[in-house]
Amino acid sequence: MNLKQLAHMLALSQTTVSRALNGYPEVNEETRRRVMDAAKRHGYRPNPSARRLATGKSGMIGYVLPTGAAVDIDPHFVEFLSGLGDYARSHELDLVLSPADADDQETTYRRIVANRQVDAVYISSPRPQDSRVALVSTLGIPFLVHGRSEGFDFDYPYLDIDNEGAFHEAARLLVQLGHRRLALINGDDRETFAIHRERGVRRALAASGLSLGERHVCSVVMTEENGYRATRRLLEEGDAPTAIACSSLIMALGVVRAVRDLGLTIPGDVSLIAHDDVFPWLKPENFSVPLSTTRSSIRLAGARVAERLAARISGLEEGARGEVWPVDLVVRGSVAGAPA
Amino acid sequence: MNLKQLAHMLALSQTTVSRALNGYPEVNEETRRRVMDAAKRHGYRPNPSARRLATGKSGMIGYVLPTGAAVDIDPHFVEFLSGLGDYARSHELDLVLSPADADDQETTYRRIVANRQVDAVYISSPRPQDSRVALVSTLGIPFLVHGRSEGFDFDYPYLDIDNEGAFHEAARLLVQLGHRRLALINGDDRETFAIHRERGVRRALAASGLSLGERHVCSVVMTEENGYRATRRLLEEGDAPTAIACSSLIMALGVVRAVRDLGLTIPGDVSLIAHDDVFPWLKPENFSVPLSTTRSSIRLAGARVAERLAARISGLEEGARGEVWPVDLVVRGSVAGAPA
DNA sequence: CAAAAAAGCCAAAGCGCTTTGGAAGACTCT
DNA sequence: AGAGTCTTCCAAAGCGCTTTGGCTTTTTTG
Repeated sequence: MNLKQLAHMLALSQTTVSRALNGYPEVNEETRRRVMDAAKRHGYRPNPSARRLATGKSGMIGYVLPTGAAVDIDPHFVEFLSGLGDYARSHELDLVLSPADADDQETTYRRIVANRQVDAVYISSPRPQDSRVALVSTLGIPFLVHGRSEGFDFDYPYLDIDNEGAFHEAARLLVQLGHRRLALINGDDRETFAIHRERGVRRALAASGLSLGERHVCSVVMTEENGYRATRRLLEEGDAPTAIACSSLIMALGVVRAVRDLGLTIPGDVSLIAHDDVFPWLKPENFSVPLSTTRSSIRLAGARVAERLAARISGLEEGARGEVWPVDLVVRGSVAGAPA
Repeated sequence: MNLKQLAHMLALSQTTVSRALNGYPEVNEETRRRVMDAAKRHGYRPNPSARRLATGKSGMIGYVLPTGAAVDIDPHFVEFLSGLGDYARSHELDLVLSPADADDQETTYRRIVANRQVDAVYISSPRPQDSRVALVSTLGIPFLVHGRSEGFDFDYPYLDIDNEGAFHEAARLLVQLGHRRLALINGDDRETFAIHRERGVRRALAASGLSLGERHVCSVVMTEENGYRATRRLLEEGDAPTAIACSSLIMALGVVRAVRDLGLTIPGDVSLIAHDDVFPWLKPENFSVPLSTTRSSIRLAGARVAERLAARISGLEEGARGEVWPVDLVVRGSVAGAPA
């Protein structure tokens, strides 16, 4: 059932039927109702390929997926996706993942924009002066950054959580508890979120005349194994920290294992606070010692990103609005006063 | 730069240029070279929307993503996606995720097929007599099932791992080590993989005149917390198992925690074997006691699924070929002889 | 060497929609 | 009543590609 047939069976022109369906004003309400009705009754759905060719709009949002044998997709991605999908579903938006060589995403961005394959894109895990952000904003496609970039002479729309604030609060709490030597086990420090977290910790320490020792900050890919290794190194060297802030629950697993392997305890010997993106399959309250966390649902962020992208596509949102979500500090058993 | 312009500048018809580019035989090789050359030089890329409208082919593969506030996407998904994306990239295939109400995926399948939005789809986490498999095979779109369904009177193409064989081997090893009371902490037993795994365990036990106690098999969503709870229940009741087979590494985290909480040890009191889908961020060899596993890279499966889908789209693969991958049994420190 | 076959190219008709530029009729205003 | 203004609809021109059917020109064949 295509437009032509529908129009014919209504004894109307394609023009009128099309307009009636798309809510244009220049059609009699009575006629519109007839058309809508017939469309529904016959299950007419405009062919998206045709509509797309005619309008250039695809009804999809895009994401360039860095791939490669040595490239791992962040497990946070599925949670983000859950939220994004949940919103997208209610608006009949599809998501296109365009795999790209991790070292050359530009080609892919250019392709999907030139081909008008998607109406908007989002960018995740941005770095300072992220070339994707610069590229996409010149390409002129609606977009949204999940996270933040820095160091541009232009603004751009983003959704981020207050990483600096979160880690500032976490560190401040630890300092209040008497800890003097903190360590930060962070994610890849080329990414903005990691930089912000480090900044937050440093700021809290500085406020009490303390500082983050050079060897007390690790920047690693956020795996259990790396959390373990970092912790071993931190605790086995002289000047070991009495408290650790950690950028992910998965790494925290490794931290806990390392502490235990060394015959130490949490929070007796080491206090621990980790960032929790809220996974259904791994919860901080279920750690052997319930884990204190800075908590922010990445799933909600996914839903919000979808919502804002939809708004930008339809022109409801414009400009370079940045949105920063506060992060909860949830205190559980893994923090205590510094050991004597 | 569109076809018309390119044709005009070559003083050829659109027909000829199109044919030259698409490898049709009825064009002079000399001419074809000229065309190819000019196309490359001017960076001509046929507009996919137009091509799509004309041919009905989209160059994308589809996946219907079940969503909803209460629906969690399996974290395995990202690893699968890594593999899929890696292959898809090399063939300029994009992946379309169409979010659907988890309770009504049929509408979405029908939509994406009717709209010819994608050239092929894959289905994951199938159940016996999975309605999606039945649906998609009547819809007549190329597809592949990742996993297996059962109980149909027709065949269908799939890629699966030998879950039954894997858990059979695992259980057999435990029995050989003298264990008489095994338990299985399984995933959702409405899914085929879980059924196969249970079948594997039962078969191994039966071969030695043993059986799986009714209370010794748990079927739960595969989270750390559920692994913990199941293990507590198993070990605190009378007739506690001395060995546990577990369907995921994430649940195994909970198993380990529960065992420890109960003041027991692995493998002294309980032997443990878990299935490992090979995550970069959580490795069985890094468990406090290195974990024995049945191992199969879900990432490789993703790549293979993409490869076969591409083959089916281009007509290189046909029919209902099923492919079952063997699973490695990797023995590490978490198994030992049954306690006296 | 004429007839048949093959090679190489083209004009034009889709694919199914949106949108432009009218046009006919109904309505308002002076 | 005539001019002007809405209202409501339509024919037709795209969007950029593929593909059908045909038309020349060249090559092959008996």
